[in-house]
Amino acid sequence: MITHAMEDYLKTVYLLQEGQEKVSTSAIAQQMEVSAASVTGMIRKLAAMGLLNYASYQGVELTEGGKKIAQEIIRHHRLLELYLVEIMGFTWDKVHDEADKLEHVISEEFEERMSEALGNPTTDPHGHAIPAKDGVLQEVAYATLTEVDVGSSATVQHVNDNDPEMLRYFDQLGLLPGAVVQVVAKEPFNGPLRLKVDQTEHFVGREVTGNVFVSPQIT
Amino acid sequence: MITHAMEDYLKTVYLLQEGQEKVSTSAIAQQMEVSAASVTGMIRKLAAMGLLNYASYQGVELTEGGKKIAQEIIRHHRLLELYLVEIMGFTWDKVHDEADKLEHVISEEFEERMSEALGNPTTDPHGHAIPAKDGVLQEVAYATLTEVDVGSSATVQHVNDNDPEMLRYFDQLGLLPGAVVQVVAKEPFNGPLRLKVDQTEHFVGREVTGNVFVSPQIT
DNA sequence: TTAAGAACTTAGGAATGCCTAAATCTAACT
DNA sequence: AGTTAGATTTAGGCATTCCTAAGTTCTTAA
Repeated sequence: MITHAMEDYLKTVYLLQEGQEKVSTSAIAQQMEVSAASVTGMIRKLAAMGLLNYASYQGVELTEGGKKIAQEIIRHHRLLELYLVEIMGFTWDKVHDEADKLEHVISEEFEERMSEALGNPTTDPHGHAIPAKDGVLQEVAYATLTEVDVGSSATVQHVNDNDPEMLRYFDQLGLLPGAVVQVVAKEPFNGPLRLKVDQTEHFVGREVTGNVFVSPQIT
Repeated sequence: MITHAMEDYLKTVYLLQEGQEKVSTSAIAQQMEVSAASVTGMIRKLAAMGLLNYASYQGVELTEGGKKIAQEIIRHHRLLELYLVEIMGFTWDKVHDEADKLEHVISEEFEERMSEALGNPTTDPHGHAIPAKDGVLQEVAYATLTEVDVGSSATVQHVNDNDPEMLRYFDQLGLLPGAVVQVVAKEPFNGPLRLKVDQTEHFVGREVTGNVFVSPQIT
């Protein structure tokens, strides 16, 4: 039997796995705010179930079976986020926590009815791709806004959704998926970036810009 | 901290308490499909938290605090059932199980947005009253259809919602909340009732009619 | 190449929530 | 009052999922 906790681990490994091959125990522990010892314990259980491959000290990799479950949960999460915003009228800063709880609990039918009500969407409110039913999620590894060269413009592709306060700040700045940003300047010593969004300039710290993922603007 | 299991116990005690003063351990165990020993263990914990009053072998009674939590969960459950039917297009036989899972997980905001979307309703799809926010639920103890005198008519007030198959049967018979039924005859030896619903006659077993609660028809 | 430090695992333990089996209590009938 | 059937509680266990502390392995840099 697969528990909610197991689903959470699989989801976390899946999302951390993007870009890398293997995911380390400590990366999982940090992401889930759990001790490394707890991660080791759970990983061994999931490996015994054939949901991931694991060799001591070598990191972890999902099997096809594990990926499938992770994708299912991520699909639930992102459909829920969009449903909460579009249909129920939630603001986008509140939907992450709600979706984290609901994602483990809804039925297949609930998932389907949400998807239909939303016109089978492909992107959630924060710009993340929604995996198709039984489909593969191929998330592109975008650069963060911090890495954009001074003078260049970029299009916001997605933003991290785990901090409600930061999401409200994004909203205020206009840093929404699809928005075009120009990096006017970067202050030294990890100072703020001077950004131009929608004709307005803002000075934004790097902790914030590191959570905004962009593609180079096609000029 | 109040867990999902505790919420389930409080809800069960609340619903069993209607009509009676005290609720027995075995009644709770039977309703929840759990051993009596487990019930005793949980009851002691809930009593220690001040959510119910309990003396060994004497049965159980919710305190005001316990009632409040139970009502909150029941409000969640019934709003969810109605939301699933009215807004998401579920059939009424499927919503009970879905609501049982979701009721422990949704936020206050989710509850409020559902209520608003439904126009602050007072009755769920099976005819049960939805407790008002922080309001008391006063469920009237209706008679079952089995108890109606031959020749009399009655109005369906609510039906039990735990058996999907029976709900589909109710649907087929037209035994929905609000419907008027006439008991044309009762076959002896716990035989079926001959019912007239919407001009059509049906022979319906007592296991079914015992799950339909009615008020006398005002003639 | 080795020794420190980081990363990881093992061991032992706590809380939750369920179980079965055994003991105890209540109530009802002789 | 004594017996007994049924209801209830106690005792002991198991699975889950987390923790801290201690030990092991890996990495890296002198």
